[in-house]
This record gives sequence, structure tokens and C-alpha cells, in this order.
Amino acid sequence: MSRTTLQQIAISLDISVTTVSKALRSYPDVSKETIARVKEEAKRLNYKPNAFAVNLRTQESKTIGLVIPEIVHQFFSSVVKGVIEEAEKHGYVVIILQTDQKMQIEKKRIEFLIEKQVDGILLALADETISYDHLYEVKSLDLPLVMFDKIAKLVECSKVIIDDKKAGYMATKHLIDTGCKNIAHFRGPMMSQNSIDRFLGYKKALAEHNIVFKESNVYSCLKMSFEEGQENGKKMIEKNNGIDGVFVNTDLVAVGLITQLKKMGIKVPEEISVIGFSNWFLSSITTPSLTTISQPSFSMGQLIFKLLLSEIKNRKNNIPVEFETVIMPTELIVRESTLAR
Amino acid sequence: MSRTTLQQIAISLDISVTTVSKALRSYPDVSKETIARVKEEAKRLNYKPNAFAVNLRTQESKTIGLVIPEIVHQFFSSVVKGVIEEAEKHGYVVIILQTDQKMQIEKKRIEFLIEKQVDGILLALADETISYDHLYEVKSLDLPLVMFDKIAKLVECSKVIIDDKKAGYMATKHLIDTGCKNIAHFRGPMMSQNSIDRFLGYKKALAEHNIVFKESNVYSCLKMSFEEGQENGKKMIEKNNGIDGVFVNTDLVAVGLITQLKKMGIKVPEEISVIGFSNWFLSSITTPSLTTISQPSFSMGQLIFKLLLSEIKNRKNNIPVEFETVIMPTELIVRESTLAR
DNA sequence: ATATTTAACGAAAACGTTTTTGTTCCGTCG
DNA sequence: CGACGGAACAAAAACGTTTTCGTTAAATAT
Repeated sequence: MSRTTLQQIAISLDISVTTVSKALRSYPDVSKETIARVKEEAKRLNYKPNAFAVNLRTQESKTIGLVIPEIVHQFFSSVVKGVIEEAEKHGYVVIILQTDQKMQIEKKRIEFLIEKQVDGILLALADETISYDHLYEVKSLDLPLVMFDKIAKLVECSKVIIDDKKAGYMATKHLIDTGCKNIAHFRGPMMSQNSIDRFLGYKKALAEHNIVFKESNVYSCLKMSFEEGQENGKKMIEKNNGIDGVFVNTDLVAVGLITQLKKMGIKVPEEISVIGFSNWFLSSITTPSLTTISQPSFSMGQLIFKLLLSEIKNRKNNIPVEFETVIMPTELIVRESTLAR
Repeated sequence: MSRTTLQQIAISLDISVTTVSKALRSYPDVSKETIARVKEEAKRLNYKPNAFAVNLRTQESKTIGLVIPEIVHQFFSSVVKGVIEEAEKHGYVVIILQTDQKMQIEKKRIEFLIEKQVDGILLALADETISYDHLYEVKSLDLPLVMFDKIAKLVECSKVIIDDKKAGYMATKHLIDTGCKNIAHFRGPMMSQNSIDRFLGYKKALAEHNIVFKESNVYSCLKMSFEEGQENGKKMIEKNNGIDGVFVNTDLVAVGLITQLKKMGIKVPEEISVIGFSNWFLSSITTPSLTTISQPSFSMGQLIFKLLLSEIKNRKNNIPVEFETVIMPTELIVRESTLAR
């Protein structure tokens, strides 16, 4: 009834457990005939190694942890998919935990993974995380760690990010190139590094093209919701200061903005051009469809797993680990919400 | 450097490993003073039980598997969230695997979970799954199994679903109630039970209101994509047979349809009403926003975990398990794409 | 003929728990 | 005073592997 063990195979063939174990792993000090007999018997008895025993013996679980702010999210779920697919290829299993953008929860999740004895951790920091004690603990336990998307520069580990400043620059420059003279920016939360960098890219593009930056053209979206896009859009129009292009921190807010503009009878892109960020699926199916900056997610998932795996293997073989920071490319996706004037 | 073990605590207090273990678990045959001393020392040494050893000894991993067709999907990612949150409360960890709607991959994933020795499995069948050998194997191993969303009626286990037929009926009836006389249906794949049931609900509603069912008013969407909504929308209009309402199998296709209708100058809902299915987020932010049937996802995730957990516990305590099938409620969400005439 | 290598196998330790079964000591009861 | 019972602790087995050392016998070298 219960699972077949090495013991049972050994008894059935009248040899030792040692030899059975070695035969299954094709040790050179087992004769070819014995190896064949053992493997055959193992198949016949439907032998599957007891994972718990293997874990205990080898002190590894072939399991990694993946900590993200939120799973019901186009970008993160896509990263998850990349990680899972890549992990699967190497016989690894992924435990996904969410932080809901809260630092305290993030700490608990990391603690939990340490207790579960995962072989490594992938982490996108929560927006609200401001201290890194829990990450230093991970490092002090010699547990491989790779950060992505939202990272802590001060923590030494491999990192995978995009160049938000460059991408923000790219987005703003596209508006300028298509003839916009008076460009507003809907930015994200103050404390989010990604939002800050995109904002800096926006400023840089303006400066380089001799357009004066005005604080009054910047609107904050703390929750980055559809509604905030609408609300800020309304405020912006009511100010009546001749905006002809908007670079929005994220697609969802951009769609909210466009909806509001349509409602107020303003034509997109004829009167105001709008560019989003992230290339969420929804941006391709709205009317007008949304010009945006695409950001790798699936491939980012694959990459972070690969980096983590190589670190796990190096640790195991006592090869000194070298951390690397990979900056993945972003791309301008031109659709209907921007137009050459 | 390495983790603290029971052994180390035992030596440090000059008592046996047995007593340390018992003290930490507050056994009655350990004196209160000893319990206090042990717990204090454990905390001082930052003791964390070796999960691998515990697993081996107790033959359970506090880990469950969750097999779904696809993670980058509003409904499934939301179910995942529900499962993870509920599992977390009980100290369980979730391994997520995808099938990509392929039966062969589903079999491999189930096999993998068996090898990893999870304590139980949650499964939404792949569309293409037509044989259930792998599920019978799960049952023969006495491994708790709960199916949801897409289930196999023949397999004995607990199940959580919605009543697709009733929901399809509800959707169609709403169109009828708001004055539609000539209602089309955009259905999903032929072999998907959910699609079949929604289609049956559609037919039932027509029949009950003395509207003749016409095969020519049914359009198939094999991939349930945005584009199929557009293509079928075009076909439908070109047929020119006076359709004034459409019940669409899923929101995404419905949005494709609306986009196409707008492009062809047909007003929604004035000329044609459209109702979707699933209540994806995107349906709330399109213009016009989409009337749809909401389907529980997060709460479904919570529920399936609870059912699985109770089965795991009953198994453990040799309480005979009773399977139950829960039908979760759906709800009509009226928005702008349908209108009383 | 003796020493040395090689091939093939096995004994046993180790991984760190949990739990069953003793053991010891002391107080109480008949 | 012997028997009994309970309180507090420990020894040891068990979970199922993997890997380090041996061990034996045959083959080769000296």
C-alpha cells in the first residue's frame, strides 16, 4: 500500500540498500548487470524516492520562494509564469507569497521561507519597505537571493531591473517628437523608486529639448488606479493651461485619463496625446488603443530564476559568487493615443 | 554558523534531546521549569526546527499543489490569491503549476506533485483533458484532491463550481427582460463543459420566453480572444439579420465585439445590447462599461483550500471522508452595455 | 610465491526530528 | 515494610536516503 523504498528493492533482489541506492544513481563501483537489474526492479515496483528523506540527507529542497507585492496583477503574474516555467525545467518548485506592499508582511514572508528552508529567494520589494534587516538575515544565512523590479541598492545581491529613467525619457521624447509642446506627467507614489526614476526621465527629456519644467504639470497618483486617472484628468482640464500631451506612470491610470477626456469631449490623440507605461494587455484593446512603454515580465521571470539557480549551484560547489545587475530593455509601443502633429 | 539543533540545546542544558523536543511541544511529562528553561534557551539560540527532518518524521510537508491552466489570467490569478491567503493562515505553502490547457502537461504536473509528496492537490482541469487515469492514480495513493471550475464529474472528490447553465440563463434573461427580441450567442470551445452549459442556459431562456432558437445566431470562439470578438462581430453584422442583443461567453470577447460594433458605427447599447461573462476588471473600465455575470474567484480560492484542508485532517485522523460539491453563486452586474428599451 | 591493484559489494554513520517504551526516584497507601 | 503509582526524565527506534569507509575475492605485478 505504501510507497516502495530502497529497502524493499534490496530485499527483493537480495542485495544491500547501499548497492540499490548506488545502482539507481549509476555509481561506477556497481556492475552493469546489477545496475540493470536494480533499475528494472525499481520500475517494476514503481519506486519513487522519498523526497523528505532526500531533502534531509542532501539538505536541499529543490524549492525556491518568490515574494511579490500582489499576484492579481498583469506584470507580476507574468513574471511568476516565467519563473515557474524556468524552474520546472530544472526540477525546481516555486512557492509564491504576497506582501500586499507592506513591509511587516514582507518580513513575515521572508521569515516563513527561511523556516521552510527554501534553496533561494526571489524578491520584488514592497513599496513600503524602508529597512532591510530581513534581507541581511537572508544574507547572513548564506541563502541565495535575487531581487527584481523594486530593489534595494544597498543590499549586495544580483538584481534585475529596467532603466526607469531612460524609459521615462523615451516616453516623454516620443511626445516631444510627435509635436507636443506642453507636456504633463501623472506620476506614481513619492516613495516608489520606479516612479521617481520615470519622473526624472520626464524632466530630463524636457530639459534636453528646452521645455521649461513646471511643477504644476505634475499630478500624483498614490494608488495608481483607474479612478485617479479620471480625477487628475478632470483637474488638469479644469486648470485650462493648454496641455497637449501626457506621460502617465502606468497604463491603467492612462486609460482612466483617456476615459475622462472622452467624457469631457476632448479628442485623443488629436487634442491631447497620451502615453502609458508597462504595456498591459488592456492597453491594446481600448479605443483609442494606448501608446506605451513595454516592460519585460515573462523573460524577466526566466532570467531571475536562472540567476538564482546559478548562485545556488555556485554556493554548493564553493565557487565564489559574483553578483550582477542586469538592466533589461524597454521598448516604445506606438499605438493610437499619440499622433504626429 | 549552521542552524541550531535540538542536540545543541540539549548539550547546553545538559539534558536529553528527547526532553528538549518534548519541552518545546509542551508534553505533560516534562516539568514546568524544564519547559521554561528549554524554551528560553531555544529562543536564545534562535532555534528553528529543521523542516526536512520534521517532514520525514511526520510524513507530511504542509505543502499543497495547485494546478491551473494558466496563471496570467484574471480569474485564475485571483483564485490563486485566495488559496495562498487561506493556506498561509494555516501554515501551508502552495506550489503552483500550469497545464496550458494540455492533457499531457496536466499528467506530468500531477506526477510531479506526487513525487514532491504534497499533502493534497487542487485542480482545475485543462480543456483538453479527456481521460482521468492520472486522477485515479492520485486517488489510489490516498492523496486528497479537490477540483474546481472545470471538473470531472466521474471522479469522486470534493468539487467547487458555479452553475454555468443557470448563469447563462440569467444573462440571456436579462437581455430579454430589457427588451431584446433577437439574441445571438458567442460561445466558447465545443469541448469545454462550461461553454456547453452557458450555451444550454441561453437556449433555455429563449425557450422559456417563446423565442425560437436559431443555430445561425450562435458563433464559436475557440480561443476566446479579443480578435474573435471582432471577427465574429463583423460576420454577424454582415449577415444583417437584425440582432439586438448578444450574450458573450466571456468578457474579453465581448469587449472585442463592442469595439468592432463601434468601428462599424453601431451604437451599444442603443442598437445592440451586449452582456459578457466573468466580470473581469477590464469590463468595468471600457466605454461603454460592460454588463456581465460575476463569478467568484478569490472566495472560490479560499473555499477550495478549506475543503482540501479538512480532507487532509480527516484522512490523518482516520475519519471517513465525505465528498461534497459546492455550487457558488453568480451575480448579474448591470452596467452600460445593456439598456431597458 | 608474495605483494599490490582493481572490481564489486556492504556496514554503518549521518541528516534532525518524534514517539514509544523504559527507567529512576520519591511519596503514599494498605 | 512491601507494593503501588505518579512525576520527570532518557534510551532507542524509526522515518528513507546518501556517502564514507571497509571488506572480500579475483586479477595483475614483482
